[in-house]
Parts: sequence; C-alpha cells; structure tokens
Amino acid sequence: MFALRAVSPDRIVANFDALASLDSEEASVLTEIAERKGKYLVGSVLLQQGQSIDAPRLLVSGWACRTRTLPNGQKQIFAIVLPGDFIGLCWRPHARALSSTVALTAVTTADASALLPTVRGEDARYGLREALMLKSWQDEMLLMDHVVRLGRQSALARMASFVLELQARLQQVGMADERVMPFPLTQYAISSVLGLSLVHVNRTLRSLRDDGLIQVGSGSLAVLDSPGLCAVSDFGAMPELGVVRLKAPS
Amino acid sequence: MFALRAVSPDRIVANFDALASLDSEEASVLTEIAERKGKYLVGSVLLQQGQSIDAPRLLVSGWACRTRTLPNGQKQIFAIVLPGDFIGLCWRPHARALSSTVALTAVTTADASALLPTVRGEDARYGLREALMLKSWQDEMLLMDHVVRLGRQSALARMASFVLELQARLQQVGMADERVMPFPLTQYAISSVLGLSLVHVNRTLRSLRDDGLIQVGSGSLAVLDSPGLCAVSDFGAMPELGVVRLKAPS
DNA sequence: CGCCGAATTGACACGGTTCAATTGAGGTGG
DNA sequence: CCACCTCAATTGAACCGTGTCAATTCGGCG
Repeated sequence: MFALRAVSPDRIVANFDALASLDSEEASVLTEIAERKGKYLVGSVLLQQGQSIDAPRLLVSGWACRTRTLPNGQKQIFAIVLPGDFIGLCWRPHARALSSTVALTAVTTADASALLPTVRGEDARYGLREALMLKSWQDEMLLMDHVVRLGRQSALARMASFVLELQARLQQVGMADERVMPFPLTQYAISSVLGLSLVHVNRTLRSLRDDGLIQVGSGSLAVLDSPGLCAVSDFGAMPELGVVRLKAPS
Repeated sequence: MFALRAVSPDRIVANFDALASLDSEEASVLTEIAERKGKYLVGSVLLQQGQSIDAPRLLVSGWACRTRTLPNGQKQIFAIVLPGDFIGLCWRPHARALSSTVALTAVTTADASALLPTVRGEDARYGLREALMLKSWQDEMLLMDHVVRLGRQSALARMASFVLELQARLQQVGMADERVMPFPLTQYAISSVLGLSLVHVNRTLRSLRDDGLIQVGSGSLAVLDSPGLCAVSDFGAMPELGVVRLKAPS
C-alpha cells in the first residue's frame, strides 16, 4: 500500500545529511540502523507513557503518533510520527516517556541504540550529532507550532497548516512530490490531532475540497493550490518549518 | 508588592533538593547562583526567539512567560515562568530558543552559567544533574498538559486546571499556602495562555467566583474550594503534576 | 452478498467571540 | 488633595463557529 511504503535507508541518510553534513562512517551507521527492522500492527503501542527511555528506535515505514488518552475516552494527539522520525530519543539522561507512541498504520521500526553514544557526546560523530540535534529541535518546534494551532487558529486554518506541515515533512524524506502525498489518517485521528469534533473535521475537509485547494483519495492527499492553502492556514503563524535550515551548499 | 517577593536562595535549594537529594557542595552552587542577580522591567525580553542559548538564567523574583507573537498581533503564551524556573536551559548543545521569554512583572534573574558543566555531565554533581533533569522533564510535561488543555477542554476546565497548576508550582517554591497565592496576571495574559478571548476569560473567572470556588483580590488569588475546582478542571486529564515524584523520604 | 468501520450530511443547540459601552483602580501633574 | 489620564476589569447583546445527535451512504473485506 502507498502509505506503508518504507523509506529507503538512503533517503534517511539524505534527510539527516541535509541537516548537517555527515561523513561516510556516520552515514553507514545510519544505514545499518535502518536495516535492522521490526514489524508492528495498527494500534500497537510502540512506547508506553511513563516508560523509561533507554532504547531509541527509528520509524522506517508507516505512520504513528504521540498521544495521551483522557479519562473521558477522548484522545489528544501531540504529534504525527513519520518515517525517518525517532521514537524515544531524548537528550536528557534517564528520561521517561511523556506520552505513548501508537502505530496509526502497520509500521516497521529499527533499533537505534547505536546512536546513544553519539547523543551523549561519547564519540566523534559530530556531524551526526548535529543532525540529531536539529531533528529533535524540529520536533520541539512542531509541538510549539501545534500549541499555536490549537490556541489561536480556526478549524480551517488548523487543517490547512496541518496538511502543509505533513507535506513539508514528507517531502524531506522523499515520500511526497510537489502535489501528492500518502495520507493514511482517519478523520477520527485528524480530529484527535486538531482538537475538533470528527464531524467538523469532515466539514472542514469538504470545504477545502470544494474550494479546490486539496483533493483526497484513498490513502492519499493532493495539494491542488499550495498558495491558496497557505493563505487559509494563516501560515505566518508558523513560519518555522521553513526555517529548519538545510546545511549551507557545500 | 506581594507577587514580586523574591524567592529566597534557601527555597530554591529546597525545591531542587525535593526532586533529587543534593549534597552540600551542590546546594552551595545553587545558592551562589541565586545571589548574583539582575533586574528587569515589565515587558523586558529576557530571551529572544531564535537567539542561541548559551547562558542559562534562573528566575529569582517576578513572573515571566514563554510566548510567540502571531502576524495578526495576537499572542500565544506557551508557559508561565515562575521564580525557581530556568530561562534558556537546554540539554541539547548549540540550541536556539524556540520562543521568546518576556517579563510579565518586574523581574530579577540570576546567571546560571555555572550549571552548564553539570548539564553537560562534565562534573560529578550527580544529584544536582538529576534535579535539573527532573525540572526540565516537568517543563516538557507542562507543555503537553497545555496541549491537552487547548485541544480538549472547555473554558471553565482550562481556567480551573491552569489555576491549579500555578498553585501547585508556587507551593513547590513556598510562594503559596493551601489557599492563597500571588497572581499578577492580567486577564489579557490569561487569555493569551488559554487561547480564549479576553472577554470570555472575564466571564469564566466570574463564573468560578460566583460558584465560590476561587476569590480574586489585587494581585492575588485564593482557592476556596480545592476539590470543587479539581472537579471543574477535569483534572484527570492532567494528573501529571502530582506525579513529579519527590525524592523518597530519606 | 452481507457486514462493519469510515465517511458524509442535515438540523439544531450551545459555547465562545465580537462589538460596544461603562466602571474601577493606580499613577501623575497641577 | 483633587482632577485627570490610562489601562484593566466588567457587563450586555448579537452573531457565528463548532459540537452534538441522528441517519444515511460508501468502501473494503470475509
């Protein structure tokens, strides 16, 4: 299936190399990691809230989310985890997971424990360390962008900026072209991300579709009018994604 | 003024000692830090978004907030910074600030650069390092609690859980007793935190007051019915603050 | 073919925003 | 000491975005 297509180790290396130049040894470490895989079904809990974080993993294929379930049964999704993203990678020692990570589709992950010395600064993989730093910096930035979305944007703007965020991130790992991207999320999942009711998510999507801004197919989504979508998204609110500077042209 | 009362170095040490036992050398480092102060007026930018973080500071007195200003002029406040909290302390090397930190009242801060080696793990202050780790863990947790607030709670619940959060945090540094606490926030600031309109913040506060749950005086707030406020807050949604475990009784 | 979860749609209620005006409190200068 | 100014707080009324309830349709899969 489209959405489950695995990201190739090469793409992952390229993604990180774009953040900070990697030497060949660093690239091969990443490649090795990406090849040691494990599979999980939809709904699998990849990391439990409160669990101590000692073995970081790399998401290789499929989509997941960091989420918390409220007492009344509602869910709040903090972030969507895409191929090339890490699960349970933290710069603080002895950290515990602040949210559960759950598979939204079938998923494969790879053990990334080999990166722990690099994170701790115990080896000389400076480029890789810089890339990991920028990656986790981006994660934190996305969370703050999300706070702005939930706190200050309308349903239409939330949806538009969410779509644009996913598009940008998928393009970074080569899973989306200028227009079309995989989109395996149910409307319920989207509602749990955006803090809206399921019904209103449906209406909001239809509105964007009726305005010719996007097109949703089975498991995929196409951005028909990127500037228009930016306008709706109030994107000035979160110009940050573009700011994740790629390395200077070498 | 009540709210501007400085937290004594002793209280700060006690706060951190409650997270992880400190030895006397570690305690004296904190004390020295807390005594090297600088003053700032209301509205001062203590840390600019995008600025590189190299000199962490400790907030000694007054309140501040981490915030971002949107293109339309609205603000979104991500977190309230209270005495005993750090400004610009990050576990990743070469990090940049993801939001600006602005003084909400007159403020005094202290240079905490002396803690950098401890954060980097370059010295043997293990207890202090553990305490700092838990402190920043709590910061991140509060941010996720905030996402839940904005995404899933009603105005009343947001207000109630916000008040309870501030109460708990102020009690940790000895600035609030069982009932009353300093409360220098304008309703506009509260609206920027909770993602509500200024007018509705006013109405929500009045509702809590009319129900006999809280009482607001000049620069202070009293919790009259703590269990009642918990009930309104849907506090089950964010049981985390209580979970910041204090050290085991020695 | 029949089943089940996901998507869709309509009608209606309600929470929250917006606009506009008034009141209250602290600070400053005459 | 009072008049005045400014910003924060307060209140009312109308509007509208979003949630809720309830049905219906669609689509994949056994």
